[in-house]
Amino acid sequence: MANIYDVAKQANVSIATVSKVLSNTPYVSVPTRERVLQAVRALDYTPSLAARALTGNRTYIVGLVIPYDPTYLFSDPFLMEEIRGVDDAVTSHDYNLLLSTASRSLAVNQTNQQSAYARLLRTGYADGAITFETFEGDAPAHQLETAGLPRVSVGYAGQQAVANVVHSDDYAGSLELVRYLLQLGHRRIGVISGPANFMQAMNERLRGYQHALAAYQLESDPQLVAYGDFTSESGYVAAGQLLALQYRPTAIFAMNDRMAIGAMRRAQEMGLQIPTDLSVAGFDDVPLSVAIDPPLTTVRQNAFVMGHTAATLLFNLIENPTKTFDSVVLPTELIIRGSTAPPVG
Amino acid sequence: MANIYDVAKQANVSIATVSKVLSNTPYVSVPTRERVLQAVRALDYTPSLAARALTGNRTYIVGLVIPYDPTYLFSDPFLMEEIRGVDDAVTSHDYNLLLSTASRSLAVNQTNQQSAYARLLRTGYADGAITFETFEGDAPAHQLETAGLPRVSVGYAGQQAVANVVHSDDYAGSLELVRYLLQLGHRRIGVISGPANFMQAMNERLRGYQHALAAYQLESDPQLVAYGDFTSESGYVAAGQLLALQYRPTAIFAMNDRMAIGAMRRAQEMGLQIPTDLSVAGFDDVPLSVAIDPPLTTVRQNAFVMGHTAATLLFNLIENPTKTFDSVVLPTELIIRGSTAPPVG
DNA sequence: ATTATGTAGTTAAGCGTTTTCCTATTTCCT
DNA sequence: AGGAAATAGGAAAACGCTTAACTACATAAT
Repeated sequence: MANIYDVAKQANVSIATVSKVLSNTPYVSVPTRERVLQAVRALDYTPSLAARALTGNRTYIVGLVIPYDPTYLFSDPFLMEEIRGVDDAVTSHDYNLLLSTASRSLAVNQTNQQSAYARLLRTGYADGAITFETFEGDAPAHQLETAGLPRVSVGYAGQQAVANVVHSDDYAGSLELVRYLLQLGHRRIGVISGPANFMQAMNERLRGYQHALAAYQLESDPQLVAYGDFTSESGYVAAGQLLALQYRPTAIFAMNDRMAIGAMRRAQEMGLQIPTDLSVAGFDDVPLSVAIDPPLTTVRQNAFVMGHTAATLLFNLIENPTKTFDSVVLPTELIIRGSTAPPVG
Repeated sequence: MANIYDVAKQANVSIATVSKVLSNTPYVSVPTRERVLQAVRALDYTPSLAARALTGNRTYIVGLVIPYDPTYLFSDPFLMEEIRGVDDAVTSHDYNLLLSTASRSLAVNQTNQQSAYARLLRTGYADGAITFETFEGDAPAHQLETAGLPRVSVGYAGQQAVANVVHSDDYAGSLELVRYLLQLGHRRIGVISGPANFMQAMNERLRGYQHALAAYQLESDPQLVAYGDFTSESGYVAAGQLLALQYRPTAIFAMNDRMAIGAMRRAQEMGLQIPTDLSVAGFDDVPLSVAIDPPLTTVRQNAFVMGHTAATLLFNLIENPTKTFDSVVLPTELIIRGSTAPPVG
C-alpha cells in the first residue's frame, strides 16, 4: 500500500507538501497541487487513519455504545431506526461508526475491569460517542464524560451525566394517549410496561399514565400494570395476565408497539373483538403498526430523527467541546387508528 | 491519558519491558511484571490502538461492509439477524465492528462511488472485513482482496472474487419448496422475485424454481414472474399483478417473507381465502412468519448462523491468511405451515 | 576454568502522518 | 531600487507503540 513517501517521490515534492495538499492548507501552487493529486490518483493513495490518529488528529470514527444484549438490540425495529438515523448523519459527515455492543472485557489487560466499549473509546480511536442510555444510573455515559470524550446520549441520562441527551417527550406522549383513552370513556386501562425500572423512558410513560388518571380522579391500580420485555411474545403473555383479571380492563396501553401487537393477538385468540371488546394502543409507531388488522393506535416518536439529531449534536460537540447542551426533547404525536374505540356498556 | 512512558517511569523499567509485560512476552521476572502491572493499574493505562495499528499490529477491528442503501438495510429483519450473528462472533473474539454502509454523500460523487468503505478499510484500520455480497459482480470484495485484506463474504461472490464466501443453499431450498407446491398439485406458480439481477441469491432461487418445474415438464411463464424490492409493500403490488392475470396462478412463491406477507394481504383484500383459493410461500422464515394468519410456509435459512459463520471464518483467515476456503453452503429447511394447500378444482 | 545457554532488561529503529518552524523566492509598496 | 510581506516548499520533531538487536549477568555444560 502506497504511503505518503511514495506520493512525495512520484510528485517530486516533500511529504510535507503532500500532506498540505491533502489537508487543503494554503500556500501550495496550483501546478504542485496538481502534480500531487496526480500522484495520489496514480498510486491510489489513502492516508493511514492510524497514523493520522497518532498525530493527535481526528480518527473520523465515532463510537456507538449500545449496552444492551445484542439479541435484543438487533431485533428491535425502533432501535434499528434510531441507529439508522445515527448512521445517516455519521456517514454524511464522512465519519465512520464503530459498533460497540455489550460484551466482556478485553483479555489484553484483565487488570482493568472495563467493559469493551469503554476501553475502546478511551483507547483513542473515536472522536466521540453516542450512547444509548437506557439503564437508570448509566455508567457508560459518565465514564466517557470523565474520559473527556464528546458524548451524546439517546434516551435519558441517569443521575450522573445530565447533559447532552436527546429523547422523546415520553411523559407528554403517554399523557396524551391515556387522556384520549379516558375521553373515549375507558376507566380501567391496563398497562404493559417494559422491564421494571429498566429504562427511564418507561418511568416517564408511567408518570404520564398516572397523571392522566389523576385528572379523572382515578388511582392507578397496581394490578393493571403488567411487565414485558418489549417483545411481541411478552406482550402476548402480559395481556393474558391483564385479561384474566376479574375486573378486566377495557383498554390496554402497551409501551411499545411490538408488545401491543402481541397483546392484540392474545385478545383475538381469547375471542375478543378489537376495538369493540378491547382497545389496544402502543408506543413508537413502527411500520408494522399500520399493516396489522386493525391498525394500531399509537404514539409516534421519530426514531430516525432522534438518532440523527444525536449524531448531529455530537459533531457540534466534537468541533466545539464547550458547546454542550442540556437535553433536546423531541415531540411525540398521537396517531389514532382502528385499534381503539369507546368501551361497550 | 497515560502513555507507555508514564507506566515505564512509574514502574522504573523501560517502555520495552512494559510492552513485553502487556503482550505476555517471556523473559520478564515475576517481580518486574508485578511492578509494571501495578503501575498500569495505578495510571489506568490503556495502550493506544492507533499506535498499535501503526506498528503493523492488530487493530482489533473488523469492517462490516454493507453496500446497501441504509434505509433498506436497517429495516430488513433477516439482514439484521445476519449482522447479529456477525456481531456475536466478533464481540466474543474481543474484536470490534466498524460499520460501513453505502454513504449517500459519496454515492453522489460519481468518481469514488464505492470508496466510502473501501477507503476506510484500505486505510489500515481494519484487520479484516465482512462484506455482504449482493450485487452481481461485486467490486467491494474484489477490491478488498487486492488490498490484501482478509475478507469473507456473506452471500454469493461475483465472478471476480470466488473464494471465501458463505451463503445458504438457495437453489436447493427453492427447489424443495417449489417441488412441494407441485406435489400439492399446483401447476401455475407465480413468483415474486427481488429486483432483477440484483442478487445472485435470487438467480439461484429462480434456477431452483425452473428446475422444479422442468421436472414436471413445465416451462416457466415469464408472465408469472413479478419483481419486488423485498418490502412488504412491493409484495402487495406484485401480487396484484400476478392475480390480475387471466390465468391466475394458484400459488405464489415470494422470495422473501416480507413480500409474501404483502402478497397475502393483497390476496385477502381481493377476497381470496388463503390457502384455499391461493397458496402463498416465502423464504427466510423471519419471526413474523409464525405470527401472521395463516402462518406462512417458507424456506428457513439461519441468518444468525450465516453471519456467525462468516465472522468465525474471517478470524481463521486473519490468523492464517493462507487458510482460504472456497465457499460454505448452509442448508435450508422447508417449513410447512398453514399458508399452503392443494389447489381447488 | 572456559564456553555455551538461558534469562532479564535496555536501546533504538521504525510505523505514516501532521505540524511547527525554517528558508527561499516572488510580489508589492514606497 | 530596497525592503516588507506574501507565497511556496522543505526539514525535522512528535505522536505511542512494537520488536529486533544488543548487553549483562547468572547458571549449566564441557
